[in-house]
Amino acid sequence: MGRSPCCEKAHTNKGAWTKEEDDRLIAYIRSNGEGCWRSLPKAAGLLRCGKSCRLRWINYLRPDLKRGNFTQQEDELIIKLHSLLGNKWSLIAGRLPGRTDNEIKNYWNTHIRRKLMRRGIDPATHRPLKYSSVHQEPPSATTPTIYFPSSSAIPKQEENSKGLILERCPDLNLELTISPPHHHIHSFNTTLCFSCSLGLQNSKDCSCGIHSGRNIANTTTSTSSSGANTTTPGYDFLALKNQCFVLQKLANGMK
DNA sequence: AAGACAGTCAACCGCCTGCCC
DNA sequence: TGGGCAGGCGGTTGACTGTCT
Repeated sequence: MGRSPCCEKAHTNKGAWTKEEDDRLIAYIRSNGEGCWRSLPKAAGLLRCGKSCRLRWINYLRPDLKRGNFTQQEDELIIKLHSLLGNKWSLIAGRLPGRTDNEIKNYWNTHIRRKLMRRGIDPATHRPLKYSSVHQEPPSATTPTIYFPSSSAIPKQEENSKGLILERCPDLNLELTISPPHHHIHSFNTTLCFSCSLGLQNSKDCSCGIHSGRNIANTTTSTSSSGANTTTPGYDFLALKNQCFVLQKLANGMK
């Protein structure tokens, strides 16, 4: 037995939204706020499914949306985040203020995939195409692609692993303290640490020191909002293990 | 000029998860 | 504890537009 539909399909509009529908939705949310999408259409006088209203609001009508072309910096950030998180579009969107998961997903599929292919990089694995084709176990596009040649051989392959990651993201410090997204992306620099790349310029976990003026090389241990300890080091093996653990948690839908 | 094809993106669909009763 | 519900997510579709032949 299937679940009940989210709305009465027979009496709902589908397809492109009209200006009038947009206006009604905006007016309703302005005066009543978001929430209870199921009952919203009726209350707002819309012949739409609640899900459809939510999507329209989130992806198109929200006032804080940026719209317009993606910048080169956003491009690169999306690529890096995708290499770490896989197709976790909502997580990626959370790091790009004013962008929606749908927008980023579309942009990835239409622009970035092609761009990476032109560079000779497999967009699913973020590795050179020649390596991807001989990889023992092709990683799923929905899983993070920080992986090792053989999962049981991590300690033996330590140098190899570091090499892989550095090869793919030479400017990327994999420290992944989980924090709320920052709301302003300032200028990017190709030598920024991961924190700064995510807009967390003043984070205590910043390891590049560009914004805080402090120096890098110290190894620190911090506790993320999730309670996971993250060690921020040079690329030693324990640090890599910790980072992969955090990545795994992220990829498993930790929100 | 027009038909074919490719690219783009808004919107839909179905599944999953967390919350509440 | 289990079932139902609402919200959220990723994958896919299809309409529209631009470019090529």
